[in-house]
Amino acid sequence: MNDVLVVDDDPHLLKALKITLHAHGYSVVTAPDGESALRSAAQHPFGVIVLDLGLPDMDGTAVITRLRQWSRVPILVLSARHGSDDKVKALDAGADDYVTKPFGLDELLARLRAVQRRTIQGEEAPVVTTASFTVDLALRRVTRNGQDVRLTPTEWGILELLVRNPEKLVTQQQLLTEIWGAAYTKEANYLRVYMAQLRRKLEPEPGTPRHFLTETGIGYRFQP
Amino acid sequence: MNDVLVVDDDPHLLKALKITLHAHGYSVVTAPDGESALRSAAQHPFGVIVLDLGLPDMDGTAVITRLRQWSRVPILVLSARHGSDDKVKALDAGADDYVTKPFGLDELLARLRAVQRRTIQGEEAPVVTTASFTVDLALRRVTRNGQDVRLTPTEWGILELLVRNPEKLVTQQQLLTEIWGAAYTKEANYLRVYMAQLRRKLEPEPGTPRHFLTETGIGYRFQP
DNA sequence: CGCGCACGTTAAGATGGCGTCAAGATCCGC
DNA sequence: GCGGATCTTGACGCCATCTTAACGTGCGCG
Repeated sequence: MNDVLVVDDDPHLLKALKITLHAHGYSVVTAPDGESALRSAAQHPFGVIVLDLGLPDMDGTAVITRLRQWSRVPILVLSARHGSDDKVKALDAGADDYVTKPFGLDELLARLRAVQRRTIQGEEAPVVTTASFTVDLALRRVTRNGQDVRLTPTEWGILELLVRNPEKLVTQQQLLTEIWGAAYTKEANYLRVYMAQLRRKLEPEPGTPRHFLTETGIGYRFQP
Repeated sequence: MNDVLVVDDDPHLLKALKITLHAHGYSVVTAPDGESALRSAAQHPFGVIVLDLGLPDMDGTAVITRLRQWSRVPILVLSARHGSDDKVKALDAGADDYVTKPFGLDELLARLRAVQRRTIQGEEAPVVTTASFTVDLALRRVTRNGQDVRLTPTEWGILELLVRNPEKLVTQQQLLTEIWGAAYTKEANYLRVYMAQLRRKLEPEPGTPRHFLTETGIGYRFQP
């Protein structure tokens, strides 16, 4: 879990952080705005997310709120502002810690370690088991009858979002915006195709699903 | 919050109500017209407001509208007229319930308690339970005798609106505009069809409903 | 006493969403 | 640049849901 997602609209800072973090053993992915950050986070599990509050497309706290709907990944917030208002808002939304720009790299690295240490301890095993398959969210692996099941990235995204909200009705809008982005809210077609594939790979009887239930006109529900 | 503001232009009724309510543990403030009522409400927080629609200086619904611009205090309306027109207007403006003059004190006291109970509970209750079914607003799920109940999107919309306002009289207009849109305020037919379906799915005896009560000519009320 | 209005109930037709399949288009690793 | 995996797109039949209309009932009012 040394994968870090860095979200900032300043390409120079992005590049500098990428180099520095890489030198300290982190594997770094970057995103320039909130949309792509959310998409990246949905498609790949990160050990920590470094998030600048001043993004071009959406408010930083909105990104945190959306992330927290399905993920508990530690979030370290960057902000240029000194006022404590947005700091409080970000922490309320679910951020774990806060660094004010300009910051020393030592401080950033220290807080990164602290944030990860804190969450590793308190974390329970993110493994979900049903009658017919098992999902290991940390290892990003699905097994069925002892066999690994191959899933495409998109299939993973959908499965992960549903499994992280067990029994909860996830709307088509939520799925489409989290996986494909806000511009795809009309493409309910995609969902039908991928839900069919997920069921074919995971359900004992794809024709009469037990774990991936359809709520017509609204969305889908995962039943462990 | 046992403070009550009673607004009426009849000094005898005012005095009688003051004595009766005081005897039942309420602390009563009175106002003879709309202006002074609004002033009182602004200066002192009341647990509930009892408002006569027939005031000398302004229309009762205007008082409700002005109050609702800044306060969510429960409002219980008194009306001398039998015509349901003004009642509907008052409820649409944001009143919580109404009592028709002449009324029994028992009824008034019962409705006062109900109106207050409603707002105390309604703060945050993602799960609402009745004798015959349970609604989980967060999971978007209804269970009855441990079994899931399948609801269509429209059925859920109506149920949610009613359940989020327990014991409150919700007008047909409110339901129609909220679920179908402002252009459908004439289609009271829809409500009858869907209320029948909700009762068939959720009431123990659909013929004599216990939880979804009809107020003829006005709207519906959810009784937990 | 009878008339009309509002409500409850039912059923049938219209509508639109869903599951399914397969053929391109596109991406990615080698 | 090539080949395979993955994603996008469109078409089709089926079914849940919505819409609409008709009929029976109870109640208030003239």
